[in-house]
Amino acid sequence: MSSKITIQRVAELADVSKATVSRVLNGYPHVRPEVREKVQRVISETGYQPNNIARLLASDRSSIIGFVISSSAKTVFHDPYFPALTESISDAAGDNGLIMALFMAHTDGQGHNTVNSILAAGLFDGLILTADAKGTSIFPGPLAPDIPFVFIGRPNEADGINYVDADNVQGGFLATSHLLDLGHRRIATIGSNRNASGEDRVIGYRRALHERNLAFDERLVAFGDYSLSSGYAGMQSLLPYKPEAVFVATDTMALGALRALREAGMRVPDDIALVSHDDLPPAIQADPPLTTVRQPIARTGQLAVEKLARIIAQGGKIPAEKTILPVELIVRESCGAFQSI
Amino acid sequence: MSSKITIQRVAELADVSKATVSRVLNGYPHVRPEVREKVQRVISETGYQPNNIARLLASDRSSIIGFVISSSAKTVFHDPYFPALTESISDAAGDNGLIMALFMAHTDGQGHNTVNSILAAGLFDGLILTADAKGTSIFPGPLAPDIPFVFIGRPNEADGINYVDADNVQGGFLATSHLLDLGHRRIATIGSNRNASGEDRVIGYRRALHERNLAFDERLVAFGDYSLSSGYAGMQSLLPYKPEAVFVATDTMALGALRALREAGMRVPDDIALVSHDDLPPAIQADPPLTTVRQPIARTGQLAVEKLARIIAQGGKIPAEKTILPVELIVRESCGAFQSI
DNA sequence: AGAGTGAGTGAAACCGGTTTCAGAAACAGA
DNA sequence: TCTGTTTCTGAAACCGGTTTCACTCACTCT
Repeated sequence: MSSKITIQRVAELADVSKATVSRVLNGYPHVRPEVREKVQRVISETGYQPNNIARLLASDRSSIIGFVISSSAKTVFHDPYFPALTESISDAAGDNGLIMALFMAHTDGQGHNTVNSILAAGLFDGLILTADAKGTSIFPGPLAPDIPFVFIGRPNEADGINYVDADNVQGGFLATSHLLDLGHRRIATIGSNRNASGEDRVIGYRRALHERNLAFDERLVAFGDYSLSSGYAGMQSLLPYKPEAVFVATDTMALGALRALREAGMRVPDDIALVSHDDLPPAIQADPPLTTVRQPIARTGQLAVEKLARIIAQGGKIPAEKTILPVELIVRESCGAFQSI
Repeated sequence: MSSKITIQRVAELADVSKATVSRVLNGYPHVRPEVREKVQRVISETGYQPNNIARLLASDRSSIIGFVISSSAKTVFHDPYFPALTESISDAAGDNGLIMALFMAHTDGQGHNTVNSILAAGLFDGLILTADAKGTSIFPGPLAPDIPFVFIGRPNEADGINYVDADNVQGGFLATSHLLDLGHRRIATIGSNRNASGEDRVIGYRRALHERNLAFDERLVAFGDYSLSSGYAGMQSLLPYKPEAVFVATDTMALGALRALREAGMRVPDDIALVSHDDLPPAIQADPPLTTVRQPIARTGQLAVEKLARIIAQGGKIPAEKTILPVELIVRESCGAFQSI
């Protein structure tokens, strides 16, 4: 009932026009102090809440940003990465006076439309998109040409678009170099060829080997899909080649690798050293706790939101820039360095 | 550019009125087949997408349902429960022609308003709310008196409101009975007094003991907050009382308990049997794999959406009903029964 | 005193749809 | 043939705001 109050009613009660109420509502100038005060009194007395839908239709701005997770639904939430990212974006949005709404884009035909229709609605002031599977592209381009958006993670065609990403190459490099520093030479890796971050980490791995003039051995490279079971399978496929150490591209896959090693009767780090990537909760929970490369997820979400907020504020025209966040090696027990210090 | 097409433009191109286009759009009757077809042709040729905002303003329905996670943000995503639930709701919404938008309600003062303002916008056709921390209440009541909503999990005041929940009492009962069947008598539990589900599981635990005429020993009950570390601490506090077995109210806490046991030099299930609750991915990943009570999360989300869809369709007036979903004991290795079969 | 200037305000157009209403056309029944 | 329905359609009102525009009024500045 009480929610039925409209701007018109407020205007009548305050004995002014709708336009004036609107001015007060939006803090615009050119309203006499006493009038402004009277309107405000009526607003608080009536508990009037402006209807955001109407406001949006008329003014073309909501304060809602969409966070679109584009991975195929199956794998989305098996890795704690997305939950963590979601949380950070939601928080950051709040800090910037924005509201986050999360959508899952099932990249198969049907779901695609779902997201499109949301975008077409013009409901959002902006979008944060996750760049995930290779070949997938959920660019808002065709549907909502002018909606500001920021990618998290390097999209497939990164030219001229805004994104923020962790320094995955450096992550792979740090992890591998650490293993090299510990004296290992026969270092395997479980990466991913399904998305940019996985590829980048393998590039870092190769770079580290290259820097020490070590040959790259294809047989020591396995590819997973970031799931635990793919880590398990990857490790199994690697075992015949007797690696002394392994760099696994995500904590979750490392959990799988750990299991494969355990089943093979190999101890970590005594028989084989392991370093992973991400530093999500499983890394600490694992046995042994994982030496891993910490990815600044919270910061990533925060920067993406801030960048988006800036673009929105400036009316969309801002030169595209990429932000690459530094990563950090966290030494725990799985690499063997912990004891040897 | 191409998104600038309005219903007016479509009407002109098809040589009909806006009203007729609207009828075609919404599948209303009383349009001649050939006219309907012509309009549809223009729509697909132009790629016209109706503006949902305008549509919503005019018609009061959006096809968007809000999923509000009300837990304090800290703990929300540490447990894979919410991600799994989110996924199922998103899927189910899609199946019902609805779109899910997820919001995190930080139950502290500030965040509260955030959600309120969303609700006040009248953006949603309905809401799915998670009943979480005790004492928290994010009833849409005061803000949007007539918005349909369904709770997942038993809310604090459950009278007269719709909710769907797993049979947590039965879960605790099954788990504990299983341990009793295996011959254990000194059975501890790690529950939670922070939310209804945790309480219910402890009730089931007590009921199982009671059924066998076993005394309830308060010292064998610890309370956590569903986090891994609280499971760890809970187990540590229980150890001095030498339990033979333990029922842990969530897989995640069980992981913590496992760690505490390992550090104490106790083997599972040889020295102590363990059964947990939820059957989320960690249960299989754990070492040993956990015997646990499977909670039908996907089904929960699905039913909640369907119930909400029904309420929306019927204009909001439907007698409140609660749906309690059955749970199922999944026997793996942590209880010791696996080997003894 | 007369011309500018700028602040304050309301009427009305507008955003892009839906829905009501009334009229036209087609069809049935008497 | 004439009336009574029913089907189809468009004009216009409406949803609840924002924004443009024109106008009034007070206040400088020559």
